[in-house]
Amino acid sequence: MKLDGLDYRILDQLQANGRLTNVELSDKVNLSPSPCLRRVKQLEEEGVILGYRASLNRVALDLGMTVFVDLRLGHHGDQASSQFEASVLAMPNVISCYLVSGTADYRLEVVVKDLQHYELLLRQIQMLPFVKDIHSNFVIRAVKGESPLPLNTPT
Amino acid sequence: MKLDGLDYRILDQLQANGRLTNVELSDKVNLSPSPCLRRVKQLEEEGVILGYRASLNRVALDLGMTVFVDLRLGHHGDQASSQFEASVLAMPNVISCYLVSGTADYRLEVVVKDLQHYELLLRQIQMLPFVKDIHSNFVIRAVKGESPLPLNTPT
DNA sequence: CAGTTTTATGGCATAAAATGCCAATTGTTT
DNA sequence: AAACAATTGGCATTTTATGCCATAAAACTG
Repeated sequence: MKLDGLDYRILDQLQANGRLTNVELSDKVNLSPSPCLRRVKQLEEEGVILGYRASLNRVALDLGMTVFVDLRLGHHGDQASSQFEASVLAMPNVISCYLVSGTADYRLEVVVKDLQHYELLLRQIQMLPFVKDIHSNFVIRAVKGESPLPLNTPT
Repeated sequence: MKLDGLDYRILDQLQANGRLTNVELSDKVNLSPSPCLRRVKQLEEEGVILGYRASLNRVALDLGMTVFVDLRLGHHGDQASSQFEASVLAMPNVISCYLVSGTADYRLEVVVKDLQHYELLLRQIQMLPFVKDIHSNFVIRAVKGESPLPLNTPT
């Protein structure tokens, strides 16, 4: 799909505030409400906009500790991978999991209330099949987080 | 702030779909629209809900490559840190930056179009003052990403 | 435990927004 | 320049948001 400057402005605004009304949005991007709504709907249908979500205060929800967990798998077969990945998908406190290059195989981002809870979760991770070489990095402070994607405005 | 089961249900729904209308939301959590809206407003005012954002398709926006960049600072003074952090805040392709424990000092998450663009960005990072020991980990695949926070439903 | 106060809820009326439709404008092509 | 295609803006209708008030539920007090 080809996006023009208006689309980028719309995406910028919705990244900053996903609950703008269409009237507000159309005003911010200098377009009348009708075509603005049409463009948003199309961006959603084309899959450029994947969805909308509330971003929540982790501390308020007793999830103030973030840990990056790097690990490797003992076996590198399809079976080991998919079994491990399925397990990780089922763990709600693991909020992201990437297959990465480098010394580790997987990098998980984990949120917990505190060290005590992290210990429990770490034990669960250790017990997953094929898991080896776990290394934890604790987040001391978020310098920058949940930033919007940089949109290379063309037109 | 004390949250009850209704609040958690509301947060759950808004994490899954931040653009639910209040009518839809109130229906999903079994509450009439008036008190539902009041609760949402209060959650926003109290800072439990930090905001709403559209989540976008990185590939569609030419940002299909994600890289974790670990690095250390040569000097560990206040000045070195704040200068580095300010630089990082000004780089749009760095979408998150954490101060972490372990061998690295900082962990950046960077989005770019491809390796060519990454090389350019890496050079920028290398030239930042005090930066040492840069290590890049490329994301091969996202097993799980942008997951909602796990809400420990009480009541 | 009854009475009182506080807090939250549900319904209603009004204001605002979303949505679909159509004419008009813009810009493209030949 | 004419014809065609795509996009826009305005309007009417439906849906939603919002503020207000009476009622119900919960908490507190003596």
